[in-house]
Amino acid sequence: MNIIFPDGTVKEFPLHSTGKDIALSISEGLARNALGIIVNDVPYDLSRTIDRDAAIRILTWNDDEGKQIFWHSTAHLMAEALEALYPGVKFGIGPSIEAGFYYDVDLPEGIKISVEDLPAIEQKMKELVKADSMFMRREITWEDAMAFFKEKGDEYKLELLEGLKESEITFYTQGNFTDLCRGTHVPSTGALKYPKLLSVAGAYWRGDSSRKQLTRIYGIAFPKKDQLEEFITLREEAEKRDHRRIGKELELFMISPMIGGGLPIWLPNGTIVRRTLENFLRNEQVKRGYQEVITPHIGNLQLYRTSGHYPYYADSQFAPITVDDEEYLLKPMNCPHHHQIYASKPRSYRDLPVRLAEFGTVYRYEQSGELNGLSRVRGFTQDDAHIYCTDDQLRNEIKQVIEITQKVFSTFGMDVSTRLSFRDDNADKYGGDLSLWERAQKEIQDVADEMGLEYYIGLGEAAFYGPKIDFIVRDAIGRKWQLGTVQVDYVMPERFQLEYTGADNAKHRPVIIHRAPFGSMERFLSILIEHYAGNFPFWIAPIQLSILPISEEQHEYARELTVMFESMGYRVKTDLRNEKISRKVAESEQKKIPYAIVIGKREQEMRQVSVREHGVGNIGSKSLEEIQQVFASLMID
RNA sequence: GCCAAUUUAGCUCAGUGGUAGAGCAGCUCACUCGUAAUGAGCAGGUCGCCGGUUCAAGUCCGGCAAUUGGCUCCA
Repeated sequence: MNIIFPDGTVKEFPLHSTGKDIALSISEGLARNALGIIVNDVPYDLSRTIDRDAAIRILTWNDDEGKQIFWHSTAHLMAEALEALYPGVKFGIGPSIEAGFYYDVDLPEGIKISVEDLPAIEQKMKELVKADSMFMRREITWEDAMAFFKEKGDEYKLELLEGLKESEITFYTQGNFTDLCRGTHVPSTGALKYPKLLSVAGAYWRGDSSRKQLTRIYGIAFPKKDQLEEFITLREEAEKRDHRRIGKELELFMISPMIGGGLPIWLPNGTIVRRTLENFLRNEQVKRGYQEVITPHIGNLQLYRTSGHYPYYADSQFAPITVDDEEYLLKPMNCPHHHQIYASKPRSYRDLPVRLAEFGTVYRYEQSGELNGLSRVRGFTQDDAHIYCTDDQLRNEIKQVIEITQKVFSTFGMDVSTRLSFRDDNADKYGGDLSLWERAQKEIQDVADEMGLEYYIGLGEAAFYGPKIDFIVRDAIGRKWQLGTVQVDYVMPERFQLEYTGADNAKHRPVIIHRAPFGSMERFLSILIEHYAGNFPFWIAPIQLSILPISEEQHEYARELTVMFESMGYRVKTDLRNEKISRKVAESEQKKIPYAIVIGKREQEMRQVSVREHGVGNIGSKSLEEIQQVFASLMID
């Protein structure tokens, strides 16, 4: 048979050769490192025979598919260890994930696993690695498979099998452990040299909160020791960037149980950072014809009945407040308020687009287990705006809001992925006319294409009133969060009976764009803190420069410089304590202040400053004019 | 909300049933100093909250709360 390699070369192999044979024909090293083989786009075990001509690709650790095979095999390895240590354990599913794997297990009555038990399981896994058992694939009839798991009493596998009646069923066995599994697996457990179990969590069977909660164990594994060590180091580094930790160290924000979980308090330093970002966006919006408005924190419940948010989202709102027989809601979103502003006077097509912007604080009842630092909170401020425009203007307006969103992310150098969030087939989830939806989705995708955005489509991710473009970023430990969003809405204009008079003197419905480049100030700040690891650029830093006199003789010069920089609008901290200069420098560095201005006898006499850049070190002496120029160049206008 | 863990001084953390500890921060004193932490002293606690077991509880048991890692949900 002919085997076609990725580079296009064709080689003749005997019928029923295996992936291993093919790898060996190239080199022994490759055969040793190979984890699997892609045969005509289907992943095969290396030991599986190939029975006809095929295009192949050998997978190693350097391929993502190779890593998936490696981690999925490690999930089986862990399962074998669990079965040895906890006889009677039942298994749900155990897939590989982006970084590692997990297995959901149902432990025998009365047995619980916590992180403290992980080392023992890990130890057992290492023993099984040494045993170097082959992963053996076996095709089996559905009936035999059912019989096997009935005998074992594993109702989860039986349920999975119910869904596989029409498919080919395969079992994999390594050592004493047999699992229902599609594959693919590494040749033997000996390859899975450096496993590491990471955490334990509860996970509902099949993701359904009405069903039993299983124990999920997360882990990862590497072929080489230094890779595992590097992984552990990276995790430790990431923990140091955690915004909750840096937020405390730099006194940016706090959360007080006395005020309430998920209701963050902005401390003076954090307020500076947040206001600086708000002013940055405010300026950009003024340049683009936005008008800023302010609306109250609560609104009549009737407003949210009209919008359709209540009772649809009643579960995730704070309960209504009753006053004078009227019910009010802490506002879960700003849009209905803005719609009232639009509707407050007759609008002409000549007035459109109307762009109403507000840093509007909203309150949502998030489940207690979901709260997380600044990332997931119950009270947060959206950099919200609603653009009311004609159908003809829609395209340009979408373009402009994408552009302002990109401006935000590029200013901070953040990596974002872009998702077009469209509707799925479940019509109940959405409001409004299907044809309008299709038009809006097409409009969004066309603009995205036109602007050359790299995106993926998320079916079923749309809001109930329309499709969205969502901008998604990762935090320090790799979790994904949605930040900016752009949403097209044909439903609310209808519900609120919004109108404008057209050139034809007839009434028309505007279309609304909801947009928030930062998304939520709280969440954006959480990501920004981790992005910079607290080392904010000069224009954002809560304290921009410290002035550090070497001895008391320079205190007067220090005060003079303080007044000078403060009058120029810079945020200055002057350290007149009776401490050694190295101590003052150390503390300035720890507070991540971008510049330390050191002044001693020499600087005072020559009316200069010695400049130390945070994270860089001493960059030499400068005249007052020079340092002013440096600072001016670091500000964003 | 569910599963698991955690909660001790302002911060980071020791403390496995017998008189609550350390480092840093704070305060006082001395040192007047050239680019990442000068030294000495002092002060600081309802051991998350409520209840139980015990001669005795920070420690064991139960409940509650908050936080953390996940699950579910997310306009």
